[in-house]
Amino acid sequence: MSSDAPGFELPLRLFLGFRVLIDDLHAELARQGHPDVRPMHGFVFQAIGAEGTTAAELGRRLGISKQAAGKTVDALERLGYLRREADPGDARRKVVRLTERGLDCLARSARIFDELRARWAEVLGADRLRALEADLRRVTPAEAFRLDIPGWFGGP
Amino acid sequence: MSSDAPGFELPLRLFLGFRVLIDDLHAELARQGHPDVRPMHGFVFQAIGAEGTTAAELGRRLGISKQAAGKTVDALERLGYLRREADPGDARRKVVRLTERGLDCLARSARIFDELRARWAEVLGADRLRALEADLRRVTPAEAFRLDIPGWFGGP
DNA sequence: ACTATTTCGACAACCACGTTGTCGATTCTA
DNA sequence: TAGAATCGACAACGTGGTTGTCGAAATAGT
Repeated sequence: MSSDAPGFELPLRLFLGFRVLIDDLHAELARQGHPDVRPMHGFVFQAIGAEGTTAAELGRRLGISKQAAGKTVDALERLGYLRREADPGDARRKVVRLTERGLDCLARSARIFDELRARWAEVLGADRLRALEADLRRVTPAEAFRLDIPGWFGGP
Repeated sequence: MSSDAPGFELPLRLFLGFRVLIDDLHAELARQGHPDVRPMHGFVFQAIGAEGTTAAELGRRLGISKQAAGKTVDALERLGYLRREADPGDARRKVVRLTERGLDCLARSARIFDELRARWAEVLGADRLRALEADLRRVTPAEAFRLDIPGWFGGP
């Protein structure tokens, strides 16, 4: 059908939707006492989880090198969201854990994402939104989120 | 409803959808003789268009500084996709134009995007895909695509 | 048990991308 | 005509990611 949207609109809208949600999340996060958290940090918190991990494992989960993961941990540690602790059972490992502040940010993010989703549900209708999510699940891989955006987008 | 997806899944799926489409596009583009084009370059070509523009105007269209736009133009010029021409009517301006190769890449991108959309239509059904696009249009702003992804995502 | 391989974390060098600041040259405007 | 705004280029800087190397510590194998 010639009335169909041009193919390039689809990726544009998908990214715009992603960006709007993330921007809204961080605007609200800033209002709630976390003004210095960046979009990528949320994914890092999610990958660390409540139990904590090591830098090397974090790199694997996020699809980046352990060195890059280490740098990110450095930054978040300086901001007070993460803490490195020595592993009693393995002298090589240093377990990265979320601090009180990190856990607070993670919990607030989850709540705000739910609120943003509810707002979309108001606009689109709950059934349409569920259908949208279901459709997206069918065309996207099960892979984890990869954090190599900068290199992926512009990289060599 | 407690059976609803958690709010954080929506942005993840949106980005994953974007990434899958862009990755597939560039895999096919590489097969068709454009292996060195990066995801961001496609948006640059689109912003330049067939008539050409200046670096400053390009920066405005992409939401980045004119200096950043100038750097990108440098890179694409080295790759043979762009050409700088002096403007006869304004000695300050240098018009950036797509070369033969740039136009070829732009045309192939459009065709590949249409094919990828058709593939999604096979999976989801043409009506569901149109509904998905329509829903996305209702929740995304009319703004143009902004190319400041690296800075936006990891930024200062 | 002792050696060989693997893994972890850190350091360094490097590249890509974006930013602000500055500059001379040119064009527009008051 | 004089002053303000624009264009393009250069420099300095910060961030993010990558590869390569290294010593220390754990694990596997003979």
